[in-house]
Amino acid sequence: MGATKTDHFTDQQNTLATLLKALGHPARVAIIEYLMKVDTCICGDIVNELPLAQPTVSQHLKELKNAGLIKGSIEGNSICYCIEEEAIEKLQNYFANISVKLSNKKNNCC
Amino acid sequence: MGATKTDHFTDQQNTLATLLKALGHPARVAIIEYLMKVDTCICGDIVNELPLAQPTVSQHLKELKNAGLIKGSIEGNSICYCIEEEAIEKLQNYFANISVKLSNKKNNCC
DNA sequence: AATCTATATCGTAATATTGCAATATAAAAT
DNA sequence: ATTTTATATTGCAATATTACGATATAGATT
Repeated sequence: MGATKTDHFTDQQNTLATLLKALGHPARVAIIEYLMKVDTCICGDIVNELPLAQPTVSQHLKELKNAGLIKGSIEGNSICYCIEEEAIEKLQNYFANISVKLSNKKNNCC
Repeated sequence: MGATKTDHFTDQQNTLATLLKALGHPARVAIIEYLMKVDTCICGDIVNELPLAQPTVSQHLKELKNAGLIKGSIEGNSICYCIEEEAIEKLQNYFANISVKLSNKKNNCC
């Protein structure tokens, strides 16, 4: 075992879980927040901002890219990463939706 | 290695990552969505809704509870789980915030 | 009290993730 | 052309996650 049984869930659920999982690590949260902080999308020095070795950061960047949360374009001999807005919007919509539904219930619960 | 270096990141980043990681599995997304769907918080039959064995579901519920995304109260010999609204709100705020910041930038980027 | 029902825990196998040193790659600067 | 700079990839050890059978626990029912 050990492998997630994605085939038993809806595409929606799997896609969402992939996005959330990609953000489910403090280093990757930190990367996103750094990309937010620096006004223009920054080339490179993410490594210097994080308390992790260069290969580790590179790996986290790859995961964020695979999940569709950031994109990177080559800029000379460095690479320019920035946030993929659609992905953030997808998440924003999802939680906004749940929040609305929750406040409509108020509160048949425990 | 294999252990996340949480001590190098801010509490905010770690807390957020914990919440997101907890939702970073389709089964746990499905659990949250099921708790949303059934109007009153449901006792038990989450197991029947999911394509996973009972111990597995129990484990996923525990993780959601540890992350503070759901709470469970004993109801006779079964347990009544429901969504912890504050946690969802925290996430909703976070992404709403990022979205606003992103749309204010429009788009010094790549 | 014995049994049933609902849930949790234990133990364990399969797989995934995290982190880094070493190395590769490729453009830029000398 | 060689070196420097920036990033990616490989290989690997440590740890975590996922899944489930077997078993434990605890309240409800008989």
